[in-house]
Amino acid sequence: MTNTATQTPTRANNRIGVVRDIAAELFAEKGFHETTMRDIARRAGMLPGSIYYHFPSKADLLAGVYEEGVSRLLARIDAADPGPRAEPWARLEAVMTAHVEAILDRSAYARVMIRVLPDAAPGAAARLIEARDRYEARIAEVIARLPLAPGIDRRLLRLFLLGAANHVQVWRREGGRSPAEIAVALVRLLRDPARGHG
Amino acid sequence: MTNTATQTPTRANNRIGVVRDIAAELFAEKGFHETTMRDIARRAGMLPGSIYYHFPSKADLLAGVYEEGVSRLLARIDAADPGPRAEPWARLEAVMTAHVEAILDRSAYARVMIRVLPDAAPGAAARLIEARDRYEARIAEVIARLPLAPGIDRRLLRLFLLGAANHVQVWRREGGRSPAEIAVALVRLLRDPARGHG
DNA sequence: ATTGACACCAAACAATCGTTTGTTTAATTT
DNA sequence: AAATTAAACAAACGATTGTTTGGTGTCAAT
Repeated sequence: MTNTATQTPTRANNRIGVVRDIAAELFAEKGFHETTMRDIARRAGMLPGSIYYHFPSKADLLAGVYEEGVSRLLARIDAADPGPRAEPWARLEAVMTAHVEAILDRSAYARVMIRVLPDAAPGAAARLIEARDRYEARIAEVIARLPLAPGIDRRLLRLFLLGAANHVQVWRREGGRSPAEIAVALVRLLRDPARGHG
Repeated sequence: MTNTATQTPTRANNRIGVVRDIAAELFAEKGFHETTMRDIARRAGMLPGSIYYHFPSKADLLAGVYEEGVSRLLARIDAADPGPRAEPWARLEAVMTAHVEAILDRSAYARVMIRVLPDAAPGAAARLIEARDRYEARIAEVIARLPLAPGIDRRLLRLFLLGAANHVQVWRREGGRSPAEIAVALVRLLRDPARGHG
């Protein structure tokens, strides 16, 4: 079995991944409009026009990054999720830890989804929103299992939770608390009363 | 005292306010890089070059909007704040209500501060960060008075709170919950345990 | 009446943007 | 070996960007 030719190493579709990776990094670092096709091409070692062989437009490139980002983020969530039979709050803690770790990662895909709003590229906004919803539904699934006090709106809880978690990307500095510590503190703040004896 | 000339109604510095208001609206709606000097000039009924009589650059215009935004936001917070002698949680509720109302307002100044990140305009980033810090210090002041359970990090609490509150701008739709309802729900989530009998 | 700052206009500047076009090289298929 | 296709290059396109330059009418003070 020394046959190495059967795994279809067609030269196709390898640089397209490189281009998308680089676009993800630059979109995450600088934003969509602040990143030019020339920036991406330069880092990929190719010419600006060559990108258009792989992606029909800059907006489509962003959509591709977004959708790949959701897939990767969901994969990380799935890997961290202890499953519906685990204790619900511990489950949320595990999932949120994976989330915070992902958006602070050097892998840029998750960061793009938080930094770049759908209206940055009107031509691809629908695809971006759909991808985002697909992810939020996964989080909603975990929140649905939480035993909550009556009157607590689970949708509001989800939006607050994601808002607080995603904001970490803005204020977190190297050398501070670890992503896991941050996530745990956040979940604990919701689970246990923050109020002391007043 | 019918002297109306002492209040220096020199015709100067009236359109500069209009230009800044319009810039605030467009920056809030579309973002910094997505807004052109021509967009602003058109809405102000003047020519692009004329803006440079009032502001030396686009980045400086953004800084002006930012700083005016902080001033207005602080004014609203001050007006809503019942003061340090009020019950601390009620105080936070009042202040956060004012905050959420401001960032959903048609007045665009507060919205710019949340939508446009300092690194959008490197030339003015220092001024933007300074303005933002000035505001966050005001919130920290209110949080400092809260009676909290031991082990709760007040800085983390502040960052989570602002992250969750600012995220409202992304998901809130017309006709949904009122800003006040949202703010109250958010504070209550921190003050009271969300957890039910599990 | 003259002056001088003020607040703009008119027109252009160089640079950069996303994108298109025609061509070329190298790998694969026939 | 010939034909085909994938994946790029090379070079430009028109449009738009932030900004500059020089002129102009208007108003307040002299």
